[in-house]
Amino acid sequence: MGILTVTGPDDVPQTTVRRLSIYLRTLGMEAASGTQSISSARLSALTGFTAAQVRRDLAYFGHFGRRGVGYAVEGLQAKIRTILGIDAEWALALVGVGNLGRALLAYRGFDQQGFKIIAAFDNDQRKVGAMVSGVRVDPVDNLACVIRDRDIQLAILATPADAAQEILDELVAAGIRAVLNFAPGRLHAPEDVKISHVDLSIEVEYLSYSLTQRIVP
Amino acid sequence: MGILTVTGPDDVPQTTVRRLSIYLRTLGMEAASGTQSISSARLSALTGFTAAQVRRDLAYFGHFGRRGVGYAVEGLQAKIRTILGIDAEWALALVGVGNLGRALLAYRGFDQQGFKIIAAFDNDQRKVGAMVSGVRVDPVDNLACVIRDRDIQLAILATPADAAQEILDELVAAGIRAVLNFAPGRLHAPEDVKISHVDLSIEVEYLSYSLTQRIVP
DNA sequence: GAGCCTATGTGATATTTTTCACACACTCAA
DNA sequence: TTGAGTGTGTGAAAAATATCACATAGGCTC
Repeated sequence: MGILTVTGPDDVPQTTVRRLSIYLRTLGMEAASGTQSISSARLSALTGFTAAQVRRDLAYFGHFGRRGVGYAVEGLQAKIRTILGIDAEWALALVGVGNLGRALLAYRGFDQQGFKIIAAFDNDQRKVGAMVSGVRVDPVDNLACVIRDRDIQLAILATPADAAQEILDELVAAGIRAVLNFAPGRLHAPEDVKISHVDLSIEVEYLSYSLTQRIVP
Repeated sequence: MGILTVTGPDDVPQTTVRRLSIYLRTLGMEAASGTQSISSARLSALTGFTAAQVRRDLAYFGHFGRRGVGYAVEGLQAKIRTILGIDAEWALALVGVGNLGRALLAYRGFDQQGFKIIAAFDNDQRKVGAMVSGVRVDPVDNLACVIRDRDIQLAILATPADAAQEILDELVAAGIRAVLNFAPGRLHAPEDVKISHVDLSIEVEYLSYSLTQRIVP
């Protein structure tokens, strides 16, 4: 297995990739309690996905299990990390040090998975220069310079909606290749720049819908 | 069209419901710029979904458009609000007033869509009693009491992972019917309690995957 | 009101994703 | 070494979702 086995098939469902993250988290808990080997049935019980789903998801990327035995917990963890590209650390830039930005800077989950926010930007003069969770807040004017200089490829966009597109353009121009966006509304970027949206209103509205639909005439 | 038209068919794709939220946001922007009528083609251009998808999504719930014309912007907004159950306000409870909890309390997006956080809980004595974004922080011990008293049905769970299940059990016991959960890990709840998960690590890991897969041997 | 244009609503079809079900590989015990 | 038990990997089937393509209805002009 050389380094090139990293590249999986190109017909992997998006949902599969998201489930890999969950398997990884679950494996972490199992490893902590000393488990050496785990079956798809047990992963199923722990995650709520079907055992067939678990096996299919993993089989997209290789033969990680042993028939009659299961998956080696540590080995599988390492494999999934490699697949997800988190076997090495990622440097992140954060734009927008408002309430959400501050929460993200303080959020432990990123560090645990190897994502380090090493630069933060805001255009509020009162915030610039401050240290927030160990990161210095730089003016947005320095964005391109710092991102290029520190070779950052991943950014978190936590600005108000009306500034998002403009900042995104600057990020893209500075060489950012993927963005986690918290601003509502559609953003336009070149094909090869990956954007993930987190829209809290959509999530709550979905819950509201679920509750509302229980109304039976 | 009576009030009972609220209940849609039960075979609506989950993804459709999420897209409705996006249409609603888009319609809001169009309404703000004075547009009276909008076609599926324009909604397609604005949202990035195909025109056929837009029409299909809306057609699940009724005949909202006029052939040869399009959809009345305001009328469609009202319809979608009704479908999503956000034509009236929802009261929300927030548990966990850490960095994330504070960010959520300050988040404007909820209020804009009619979600009001009217109660907040934390078990840190230093936080209890404080006002955060206009909401008083109550001790977790009062959770059941306050939720029942104020008839709250929707809760946001923003506690550390290790407390999440315990708090969830209390929320369910107190009558909560839907939960927006930010704690990582699987949660167990009765069938009729709806849970939406927001896991930021999953989102970033998906981006990492997207970037990693570009490596071509 | 006839003809033309536009854009919805929806059967039919295609694609994507999940589930089923079982052959096969591996372990263990005797 | 053989046989029983276990659990993966995967073709095939099913279910869910998205797209196509067009009949149909409404509006506009002359």
